[in-house]
Amino acid sequence: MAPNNELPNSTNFIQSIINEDLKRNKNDSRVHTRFPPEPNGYLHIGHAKSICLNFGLAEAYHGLCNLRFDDTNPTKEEVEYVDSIMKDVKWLGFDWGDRLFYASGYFEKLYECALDLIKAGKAYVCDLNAEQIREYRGTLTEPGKNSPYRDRSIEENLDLFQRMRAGEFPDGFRVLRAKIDMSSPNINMRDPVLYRIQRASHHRTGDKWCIYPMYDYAHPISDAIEGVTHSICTLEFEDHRPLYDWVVDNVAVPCHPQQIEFARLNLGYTVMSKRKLRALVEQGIVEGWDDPRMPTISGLRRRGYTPEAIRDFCERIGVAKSNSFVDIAMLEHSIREDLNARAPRLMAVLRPLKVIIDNYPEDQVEMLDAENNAEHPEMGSRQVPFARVLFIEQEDFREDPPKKFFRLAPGREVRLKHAYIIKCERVVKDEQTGEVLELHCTYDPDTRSGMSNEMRKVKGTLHWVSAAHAVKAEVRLYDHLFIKENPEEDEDFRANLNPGSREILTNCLVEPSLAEVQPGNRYQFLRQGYFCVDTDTIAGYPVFNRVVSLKDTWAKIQKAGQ
RNA sequence: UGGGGCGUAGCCAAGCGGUAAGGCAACGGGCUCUGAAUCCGUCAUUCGAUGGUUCAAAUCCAUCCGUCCCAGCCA
Repeated sequence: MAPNNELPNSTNFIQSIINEDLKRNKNDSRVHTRFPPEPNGYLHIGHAKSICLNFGLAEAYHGLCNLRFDDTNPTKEEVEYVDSIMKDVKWLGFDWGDRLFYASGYFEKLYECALDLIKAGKAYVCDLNAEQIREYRGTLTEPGKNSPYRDRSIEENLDLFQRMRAGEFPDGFRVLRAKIDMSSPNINMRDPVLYRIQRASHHRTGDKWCIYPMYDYAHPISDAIEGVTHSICTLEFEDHRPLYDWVVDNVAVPCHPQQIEFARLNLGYTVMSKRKLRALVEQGIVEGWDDPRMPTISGLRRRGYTPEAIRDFCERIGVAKSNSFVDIAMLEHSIREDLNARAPRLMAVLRPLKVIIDNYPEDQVEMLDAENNAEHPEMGSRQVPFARVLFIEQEDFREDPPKKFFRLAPGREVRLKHAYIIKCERVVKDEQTGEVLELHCTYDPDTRSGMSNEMRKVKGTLHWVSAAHAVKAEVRLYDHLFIKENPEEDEDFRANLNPGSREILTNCLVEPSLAEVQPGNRYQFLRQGYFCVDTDTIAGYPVFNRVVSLKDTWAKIQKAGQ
């Protein structure tokens, strides 16, 4: 372990605690954490916060972090989820080494500890049914009362508990409870249930067990067995800490981990509960756990987010105990910053408008050199064909340009990126609808990009593609899944779904260098945003997901003008 | 109403008795063959409120207010 003078500066309250522990040589100066997901759904960005915290702490202190599946409730857990969780943790860039564990791997040990508790007179088998247990528990303001079965003899408890395991009783017929204090102001201490009878086959232990331990019992023991020093969980478990400590103190385990609670992540314009995310998937509101609109790790991955951006985001938001509601702009900033540095720039026209350069020779094609990223010359360049018939973006032309609009308009000039300055001479419209069909322009041959004698300045630069060379593509534009920053403030969060959360454009035209792309490739489409090649791509028909748009000052100006 | 947390800018968040870091957002300006990026600048006389202790309080004490969590045989 690093000597005291090499401790990382504490950037949050958990590091402060660890630094103190290390100064006092607690836990032999080890730092050992764990990430303990329940395999009952896919991981989301909130889990990423926890993963970065737990694995990050272990890294910072040269300690270890385990991956442990908290699989004590077979009715909700599936292997599909454990597989996806491992994939996501790895993808985020973390490594649990040979420390992959399952709470179910401790079932036998957990059972033995329960026997010990019974023998010590600290646990008993209770015959009350669920409803009666609730009644006996009392309320928030009134103490509970002792179960009539609380004072059974140790022998009887032992016999009954063994027979629970042996399958002699039906589901829910009896439970094992800790004998603590029915009048405790902390409801978790009012003789909590430790084991329930549940005939359900478990994804790892099959039908070996018909009794399963509860979280409050299994979790502390699992931590202790693994030598975890700092057991980090979310705020809602703060009330459970006395019980966590009670279990560890009353059972034979090698150490006493310290539970520390932090605030879970809430993000604007999305939901973060597994229950709600599952509802979106199961009700077909989104197309799966990896729908690019989902805040799941798999959704973000498909959308085009990078692990680096997600980790950066988790670092920026910090770790504290106050319930926070993070601005989605923060996440978007992290991915923009990452992709800005690494994505090649290309041209793609999403909503094409035909442009004919009247003074450009019919059959001429020029191959223009275009750098892939002006700020990173090492990323090289490619050739882009220029010809008489082109397409530009519909929104880059306005017949009646508003103030401050410095794109194309009748009589105006703009620069075509990597090419020439053109001037709009004539507009061809549909006589019936008034729709603009095509633009006739002229180009100035002396203004080709890179010409050293070229000194003319125009205010606007547009992206474009050559009609004869462009590749047809599909582009999926995504927006927030919900229209409200906090969709959960209403009874049914689904009422706040954003109907425009996905727009699919099938008539896009991209430059020829994008003909051959691999799913997962990320690009910046000039002036539009960052895009990632989707897995739906087929040969000759690339499909792109918009990861995030570029910041758009013009859109802001227009909005302000309204 | 019992218990446990939390209140520092629009949003995160440092601060740990010596006079309010940083990031996001926003706003103004420079630069620009991406209205992007980048650069420069602005953005809390005050830390939920009120009292108290102190030479000195966001930091200590008291009271109050607000807000979140807990009454699964879920995690």
